[in-house]
Amino acid sequence: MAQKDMSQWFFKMSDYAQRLLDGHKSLRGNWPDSVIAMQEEWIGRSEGARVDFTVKESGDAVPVFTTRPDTLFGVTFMSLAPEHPLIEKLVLGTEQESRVMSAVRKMRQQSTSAKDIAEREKEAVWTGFHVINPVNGTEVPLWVANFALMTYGTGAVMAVPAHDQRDFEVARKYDIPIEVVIQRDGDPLDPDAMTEAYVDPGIMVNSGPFDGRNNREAMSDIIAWLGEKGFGEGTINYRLRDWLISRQRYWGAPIPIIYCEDCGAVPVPEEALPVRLPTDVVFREGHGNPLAACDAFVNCSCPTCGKPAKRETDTMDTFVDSSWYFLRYCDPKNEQRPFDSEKVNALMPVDQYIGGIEHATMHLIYARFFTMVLHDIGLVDFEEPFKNLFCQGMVCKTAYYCEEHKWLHEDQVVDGKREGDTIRDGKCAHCGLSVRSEMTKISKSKFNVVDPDQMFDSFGTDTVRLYMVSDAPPDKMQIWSEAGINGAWRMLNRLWDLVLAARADMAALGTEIPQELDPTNRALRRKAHQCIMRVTDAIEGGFQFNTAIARCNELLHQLRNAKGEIHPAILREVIEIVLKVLSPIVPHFAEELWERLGHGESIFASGWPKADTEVAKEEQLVIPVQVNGKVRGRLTLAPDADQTAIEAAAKAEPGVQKWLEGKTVRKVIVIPGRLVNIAVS
RNA sequence: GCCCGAGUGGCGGAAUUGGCAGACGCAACGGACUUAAAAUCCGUUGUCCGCAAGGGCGUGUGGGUUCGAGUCCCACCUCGGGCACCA
Repeated sequence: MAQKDMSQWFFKMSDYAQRLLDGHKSLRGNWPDSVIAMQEEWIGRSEGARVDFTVKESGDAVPVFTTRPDTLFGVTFMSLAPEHPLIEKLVLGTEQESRVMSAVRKMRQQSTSAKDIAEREKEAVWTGFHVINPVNGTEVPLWVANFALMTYGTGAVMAVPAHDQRDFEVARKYDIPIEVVIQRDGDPLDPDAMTEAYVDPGIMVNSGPFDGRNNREAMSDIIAWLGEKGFGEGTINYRLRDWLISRQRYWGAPIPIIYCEDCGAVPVPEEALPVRLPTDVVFREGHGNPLAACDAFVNCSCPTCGKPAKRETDTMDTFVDSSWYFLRYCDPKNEQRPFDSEKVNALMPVDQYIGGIEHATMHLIYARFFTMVLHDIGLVDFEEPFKNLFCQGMVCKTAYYCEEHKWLHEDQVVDGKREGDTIRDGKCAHCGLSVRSEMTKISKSKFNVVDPDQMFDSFGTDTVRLYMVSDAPPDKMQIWSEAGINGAWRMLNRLWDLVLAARADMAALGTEIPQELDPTNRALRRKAHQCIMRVTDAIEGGFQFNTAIARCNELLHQLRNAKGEIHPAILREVIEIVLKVLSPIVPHFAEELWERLGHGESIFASGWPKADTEVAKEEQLVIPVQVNGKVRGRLTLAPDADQTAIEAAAKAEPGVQKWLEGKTVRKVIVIPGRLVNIAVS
């Protein structure tokens, strides 16, 4: 593998780093905290200072960014990133050239994977040059280090081995002096005896005008002082980088740029937009982007001077498309423009956006950035695209891996023991090697996807829908299993039979609910209206369909087990409530039964049911009586019973009395409507 | 290493936000129906002691606060996710 410098297109997203952070204020509470936290980390704001060092031998300026200006007096060397342009400028033609450049080339070939980085030994090479520290005039050697990043800060790092662990390791390895400038209280640091950098607070020493001060407290004065003296200034740095949108492939929106020998890079004029992908390209394996080989696409004339010119053949990252598709949804047939601002402003922003957590830092930052830019150029009147965000958990399933044949479909795993939905200790059907199993997000490449068609055929789409949301809350990771599908199937079948059978006993449409009802019917209505309240809360409070379905099952139990005759009007009311609250989950099923109950209009046009809080109110409460925190009896009470009556009744309870005998009552806690606890000793 | 999230029966998971732990469902077991099986219906099902009535224990581990803790506080363990040489 070799690294190559390429010339590519970027969106200047770094200009929006602070705006993207500030926007979180309006999202907090409406977006998952975890997503906001991930974005904050991704943007990576850090406060510090720019300090201007100078190369002693050449006079070149070398600014550094540091979050620890309090350690400036302890700088004993400087590290440049291997990609830093200054290296070649200084070293070429000197006797250091071959030594330095070969080390730099080696560093630039090192892998950038997280794992490799973590294991990598720190390495550095001296350039033969020195830099002058502006704060005290000290000359320190200028090194190139494999851990310095060109893409962060200025690509140059002032090194303070006494107070930074990386610098410490390098200094020890290459015998670079260590200078303590933050002294530990009580147990002073000795540079020769230190085994790691001291990064905690302390008192500044050997630090000129700041000697004796607490380093944390002095920080803002130090930054102000740097500015006054012209050594640097306070700055804020962000880890967020500009968005590289160039992709060397066919599929994607063409980047609308034309290269002219005389005029340079010229944007395609608006009336010629959009640039469309040619349809007659030849895909040949190993030949890169087919657009580059498509002469009809590449050759064009310069929009400015009319001379023959060439089109950009890179296409845009597909995240560009997903950053504004929701705006196009508001105006999908517009032939003139991407969208009409008025239409978009009328509908947007999205009230409820739903997507997987894997989009936390990519799509969801890109789309926010796009919306801010469109806002700033006056195309939309809002800055944030998604008011509320809900992240569903990923669906996972066991995947199997054979060293020889890579990822295997479950069918290709033989001789294993079945443990739930996983096959343990299986062998590869092709070669007999042991197969490794891993619980992971379902994906085509790992052959652990589930084909829902088979389930649709056996159970119908509504059963599958019901099953998928009936077990776990949707924001959690879920392990795919078909073990529970029978439960959903049974629930719908029973409900179907119940509704059809109940039609004969049901009141006609529009029948009034009688004022006077017997206890059975009152209890049933109460349960039904409580069901509406609790299902509504469950869905509105985070799409908790699992508990919503449980509430429906409870109501259906009570309907089936009702002792005594159910009033025809109540029968209709209860069944219609069940159908309505289930209709978002099983739409076809609910609609069909709704029609069979004699309704002319759609169940979805009938509105969400309204709970009558009077009807839902309990007539009697059964509350537990505890003695020293253990339940020893129960009381049946009117909901408005007063405290002294409850306390007396509790003490009189036979099951409770037994535990009070021979004991002294220390305290009686009565929580109306909840419980009674008697503390004895 | 740092930052989130989670840990509850055989399993997925509930728990009115500090107040009856185990809702609802799966699986299992027993029964009814059937020539039989499937389907369906009824029942049992945290665990230990007990014939029973009843009682002990129990929400990852250890401590704490409280009349009362799955829920709050402190320490730790395990799992999942994110970030990771960011100066």
